[in-house]
Amino acid sequence: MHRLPLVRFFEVCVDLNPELHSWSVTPKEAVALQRSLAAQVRIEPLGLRPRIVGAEDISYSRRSDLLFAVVVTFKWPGLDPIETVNHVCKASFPYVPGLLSFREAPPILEAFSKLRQKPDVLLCDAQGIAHPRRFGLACHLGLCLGLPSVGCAKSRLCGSHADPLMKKGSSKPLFLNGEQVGIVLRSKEGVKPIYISPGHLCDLKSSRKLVDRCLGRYRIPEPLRRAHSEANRLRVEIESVL
DNA sequence: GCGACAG
DNA sequence: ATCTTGTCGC
Repeated sequence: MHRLPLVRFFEVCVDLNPELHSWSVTPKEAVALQRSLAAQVRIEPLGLRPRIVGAEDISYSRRSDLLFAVVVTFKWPGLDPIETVNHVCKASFPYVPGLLSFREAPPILEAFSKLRQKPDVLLCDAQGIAHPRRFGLACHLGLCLGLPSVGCAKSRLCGSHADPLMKKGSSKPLFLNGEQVGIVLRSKEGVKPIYISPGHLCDLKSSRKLVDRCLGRYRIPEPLRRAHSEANRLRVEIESVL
């Protein structure tokens, strides 16, 4: 019989955190779940400076019906890559605006579980609280993982805002029902801005600070660019053997 | 009723 | 998101 040190045994147990809820739900049930889970989201300053940051993205294959979820981790600061993990499967929920997490969170969580070293914060290619029910994919992932998360989307889901100046670094608040839920940031001069919003265990200021420090010469923050290209690379590779 | 609508 | 041809610019 294998013996396990008590401390290690405890770590194994806490790693097997049970799912917050079932993923086999109808769109109506998903909406109800979001309303309930949104109350558990904690908006607060990011605590200690991270040692590792992670980023997620998903690529889809039209012809094969498969999706390719990827999570990449990086040292902080410096952003030297550490690990890349993935999970390939079929989508089990349709794309419905406002319900993206029920389509993308399960495969992302599968990929995430393959990481040997977990990140201290996860950058998400989606909205956080800048969502009709304040529960975008970034919130859902952060809550499931019990980890700080930041939403960084390429386009708007909801809310209103003024257009930030064309200069890189310019920004405007994103409002929803009179409340600021995000930041519209010109991450690169002269191009369409990106939409930043807190996911979980993070706030507006911390979210923006993190994204700012992930910006290079491109519109998309470096960790998300990497996750995106890795997901596409994986898709092309697998499509080539089908 | 008519638009808007992360990926 | 994916598909898809050319085109504009560094």
